[in-house]
Amino acid sequence: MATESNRDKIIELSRDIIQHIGYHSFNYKQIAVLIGIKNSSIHHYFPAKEDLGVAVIESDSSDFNDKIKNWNLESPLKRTDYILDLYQQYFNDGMKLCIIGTFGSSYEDIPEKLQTAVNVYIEKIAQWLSETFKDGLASGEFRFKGTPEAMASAWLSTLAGSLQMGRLRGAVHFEETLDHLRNSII
Amino acid sequence: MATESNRDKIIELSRDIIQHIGYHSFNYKQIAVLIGIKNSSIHHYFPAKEDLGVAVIESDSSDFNDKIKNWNLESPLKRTDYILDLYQQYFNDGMKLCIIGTFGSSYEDIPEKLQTAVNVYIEKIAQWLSETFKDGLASGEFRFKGTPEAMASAWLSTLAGSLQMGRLRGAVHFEETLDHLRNSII
DNA sequence: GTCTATAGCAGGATAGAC
DNA sequence: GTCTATCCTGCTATAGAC
Repeated sequence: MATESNRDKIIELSRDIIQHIGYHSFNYKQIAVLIGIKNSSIHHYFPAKEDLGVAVIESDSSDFNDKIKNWNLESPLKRTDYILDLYQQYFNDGMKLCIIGTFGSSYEDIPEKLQTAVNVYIEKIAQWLSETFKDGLASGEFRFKGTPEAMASAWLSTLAGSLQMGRLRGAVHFEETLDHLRNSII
Repeated sequence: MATESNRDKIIELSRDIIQHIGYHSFNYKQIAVLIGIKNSSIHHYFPAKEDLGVAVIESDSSDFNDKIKNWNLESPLKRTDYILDLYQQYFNDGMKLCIIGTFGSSYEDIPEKLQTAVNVYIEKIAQWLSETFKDGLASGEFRFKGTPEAMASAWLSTLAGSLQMGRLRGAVHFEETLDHLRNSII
């Protein structure tokens, strides 16, 4: 942790830029300039752009894994607050999109490897949301119509959309959307 | 109507392609091939790509205007069913995205003219949704927490996200999301 | 209004020296 | 592991003939 490798820097910076402007608009030179190396050096770590794209998705997915390990120690309502807060942080950080939202919105035009990586990641989130809702129903903390799985679907759609529409319509729109989600389960 | 001008064909085909693969991935040649002309001929109608982009957004916005003129003759609940059905049609037609969703997700990387056109369009939809929800509350047909404006924000986020996440997770996810919306107002 | 031809640029990717 | 140099491709856009 004392010194971060260039490989890690590349992934981290790429992730941030992709969340801001999307996979297609992001390019090697933007990263190279920020680190202070040439773009050919990035090809040393990631021969093709899609290799870097996969690394970004897996890095984000891995971070999410670490997060839920801690979140799962708390009550279902606290867990949902944690993920709402995570999205609030994305919004506050220059209105960036979540990884599944930015890759999902360009899904029809990314290499198959990237599609697969996004699919795996999103199913993990869906699974975690479903379990959280199920736990909340069992404990009596949550009350809503439909199945936990259906509520997880609705949350995924709304979370991804909240950042995109919030970028256009501003903070009020974004926060009204998150409030709607929170109210939909209690 | 007997014969559609090439200009109209260009806008219509561009709109469909943009909804499927996004503004950046769409290019003049794809349209040219479909119509059977050369891409330089498209520049005759739309000198720059962003001119065509603006035309596409305004065309979609104009169609929406025509639709709500008819929808507004019906009850609030019927009106909301009409827009849910519109999104179901998008999904059925090769899982394409709505115009505000596809331009919104690439908002940070499109010319200012396009940003403005999307903003105008989305505010029109937000306005119509707000009025519909207000009418439904007044008539007693709808019952929900929060303001009509906040519910409109939530709907916009969720509708845009439903198509994107539905593309990844399939028809069940998509329909669960639409059901969630319908249940949130009654 | 459509064509051919071509300019011009950006970005992904590779070869080979250090 | 990073560099310079270069290739290649795809796409936007323009000039000018028909």
